Amino acid sequence: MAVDRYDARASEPKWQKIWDDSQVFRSETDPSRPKYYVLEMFPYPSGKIHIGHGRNYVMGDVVARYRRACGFNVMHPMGWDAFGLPAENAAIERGVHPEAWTRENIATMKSQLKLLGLSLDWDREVATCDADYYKHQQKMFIDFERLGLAYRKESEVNWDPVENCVLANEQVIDGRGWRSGALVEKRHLPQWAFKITAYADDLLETLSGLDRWPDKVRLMQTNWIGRSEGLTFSFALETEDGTPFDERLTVYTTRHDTIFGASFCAVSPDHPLIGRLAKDRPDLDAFRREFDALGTSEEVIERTEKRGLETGLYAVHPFRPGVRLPVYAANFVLMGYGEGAIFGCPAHDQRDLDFARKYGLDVIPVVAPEGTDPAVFDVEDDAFLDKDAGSVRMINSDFLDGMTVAEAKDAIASRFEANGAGKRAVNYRLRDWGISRQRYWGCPIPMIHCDVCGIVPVPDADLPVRLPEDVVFGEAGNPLEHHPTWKYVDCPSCGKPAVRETDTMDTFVDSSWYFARFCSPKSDDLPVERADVDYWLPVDQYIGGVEHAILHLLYARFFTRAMRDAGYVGLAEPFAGLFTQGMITHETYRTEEGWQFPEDVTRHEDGRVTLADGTAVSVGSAEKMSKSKRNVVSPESLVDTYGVDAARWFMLSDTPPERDSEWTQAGIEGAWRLVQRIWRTVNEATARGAERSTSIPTDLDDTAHAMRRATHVAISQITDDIERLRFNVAIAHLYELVNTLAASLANERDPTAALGWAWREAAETLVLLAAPMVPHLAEECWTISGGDGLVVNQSWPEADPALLEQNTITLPVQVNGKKRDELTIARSADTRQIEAAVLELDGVRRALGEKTPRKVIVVPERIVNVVA
RNA sequence: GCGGGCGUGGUGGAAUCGGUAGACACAAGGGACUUAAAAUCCCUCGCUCCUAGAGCAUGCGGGUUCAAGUCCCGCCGCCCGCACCA
Repeated sequence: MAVDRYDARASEPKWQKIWDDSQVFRSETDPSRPKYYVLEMFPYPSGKIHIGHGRNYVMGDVVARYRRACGFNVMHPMGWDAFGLPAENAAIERGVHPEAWTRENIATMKSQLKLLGLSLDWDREVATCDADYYKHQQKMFIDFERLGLAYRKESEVNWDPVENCVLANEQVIDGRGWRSGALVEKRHLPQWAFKITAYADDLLETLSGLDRWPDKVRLMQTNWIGRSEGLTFSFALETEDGTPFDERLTVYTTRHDTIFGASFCAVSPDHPLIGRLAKDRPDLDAFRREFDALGTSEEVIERTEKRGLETGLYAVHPFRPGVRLPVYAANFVLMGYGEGAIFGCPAHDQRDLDFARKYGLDVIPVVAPEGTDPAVFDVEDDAFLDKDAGSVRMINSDFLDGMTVAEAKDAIASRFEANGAGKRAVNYRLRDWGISRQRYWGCPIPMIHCDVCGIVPVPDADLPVRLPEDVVFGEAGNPLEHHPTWKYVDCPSCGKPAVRETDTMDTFVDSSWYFARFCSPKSDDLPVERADVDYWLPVDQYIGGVEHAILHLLYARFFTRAMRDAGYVGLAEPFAGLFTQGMITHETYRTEEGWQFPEDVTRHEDGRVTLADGTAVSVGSAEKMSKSKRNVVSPESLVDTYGVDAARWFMLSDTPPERDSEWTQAGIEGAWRLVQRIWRTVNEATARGAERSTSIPTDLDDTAHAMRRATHVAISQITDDIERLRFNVAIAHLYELVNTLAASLANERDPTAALGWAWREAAETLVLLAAPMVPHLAEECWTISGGDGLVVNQSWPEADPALLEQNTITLPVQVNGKKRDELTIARSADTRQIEAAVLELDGVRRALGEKTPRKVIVVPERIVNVVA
């Protein structure tokens, strides 16, 4: 019956249909069985997918199929992060409705994903733009508001004065609005925010328990939360002529030990004190406005020169009688951190030093390496930092002299706490999460503004607040704001005319709980059913790009806590295991006409040319696959030529999964050859091996034993590789098993019964071990070899420990640390026997020559080293 | 600037604990089969010396150890994250 080629094009759709028809990937809540929840970050439906999008789904699929085989009740769902700005841009540019555009993209991408043969439970599919989804989100928003976790906050926004609307940071280019080109201003507007800072400590502390997360991601989150311990205290202020001022200046510092080195204070231009002084000071007012005109883009702030302007006020030094510090308004002080005001100690902070040099202020060193003479120690161009020296002591600091930094901090903090002018304080870099967006294509915020009652939540019975369909795009501002009727409602509380909130939620809100919704995708009354989330959550293995290491993952962790406090779930951490995969890259091709698709380019002599007319193509380095550079490969083109199994194999081969991997023609061809090789090898082993019904031969000859051993070593290694998500190594070990089986088939023309049985075992095991990576091929091979049922319903093979052990072992033998020979000896041999045997070896004798061995080191079952 | 990671053949990369460096694959070269091609199979493949064998090799320089890609110290280079955070 043997045909000489595996026909992926015929085989793949056939098996996909069989899986679909038998609903093997459906999952049900079933507390009697152990569960395993595998999730890849759900996609934004931007149009078409290319193979660069496929890598994380394939990795997740390997895990899902493997866990299924291990007996877990596996949930592996898929959905769509469907709200977002690109849909609105499409509406403006092409006149399509955002919803129509989004739905069409979902349909396209769903059919493309199906080509990949993923073991997904499509019954659980959700799209965040479904009213059935976002109505629950609105309900939870109202719950959070009630709990104080959602609130109105004056926030800095980028304001486009021509379009009269708020811009996201990405929409500000070189300080100008992306569409209007107008200079962007900083404005303060009331915006909705989530109180993520309420959980700052918990979010930080729990990180250390997330031991199946990459260290890198945990560190990034730690830095993002940015906890610091310091002191908040206030200075008395006075004017130039020494008249006391009627306000004190409160600052936050982590370096209160350096208080004796203070030579100035600086406050943010947004500080209320500046607002007050600016009334009589046109120059201060101008400085303040100039600062606001910068916008909120960090890039702009970064490039701006550090400048200060004297306020005319002086801070009275708390410990140095008669000393007063000039107070500046400074553009590098942020209103949003600490108190929006600092004291500067130039000797021990580079930024303060630069500022002091610029404005001619004192530089007083107060910390010096232990044993330094204070009279000699000085600071020139570089501030002196603790870490520059091993052990340091306070100098020039009165009652602090001779103390360590920690002792000095403690002494100062205690003094301030004693006299009530200050107290120890913890600060976070983390800010509350502003979620208001002035856009149409997002989840409406379910609030109503009433002149009489204030802000009133939409009653449950009126949820969802649906987006209106008849909107006009392209005008300045938010289409919801312009809609003729949508925002006008009666106040649910007093019945008088009122207006709806027209802001929609940040799309990060949508993706902060979809993993929970997958547990109860059809639930109508509640966002999630408690029995379902209690069973399925947390996600056991979450897979996605490292670009989401901070925001998405932190928001999801916050949202899960908020859901817990609102009574919807019983846990705080949504993702027990996290894996961040690398991207797929591809060379870029370019002619004078512009970027070229790889499929339009071919090799020609020593370069590349276009297929169409042979124009020379310049080849660029491998970069992330992207539509704009056209260095993409479509799943459709692969399915037609190589089959999706070859593509899956290639995506998992060679490169460690967390690293970027380059897509090449040679690579996909190599994967295709491997698919064919497995198919041929299994065919031959089936034809020449034992019958399926024969039982294990009791008497194994050496060759058969070696074959069985190779099979069971492979089981052990590959199981371990997949457990640890080292797919590239799993694939190398699969190659080894294929190579061993193929070589045995080629070398043994006349197999014993035992070897025939070992071949058969090897072939069937190979199929089961390869199945998570190449599932269609595995089904086809399983059928050929007469297996019952489907591979997807088979159990994962188990290694026989007896076969992993060996009676004789071969030890490398070194002389003075260099390998000179090998010793094959009984595993049971003791150290004394090994020592004796080693000294008889030719290689050892040659290497020793005249020298006498002084010592023989035997590391059991590893290595022997003769020291001479 | 701060924090983290990485550096191994022509290439992607292996090497749980310090214990045979280069598994596995790609590329390249040679051969078999074939009228020919494709496919397949076999051989070679870190560098140096003519081979047996030996010497040198995991960015560079030191150190610890019987033994270092792995641990320690100092450089060099690349990548990532954060960035006026007081």
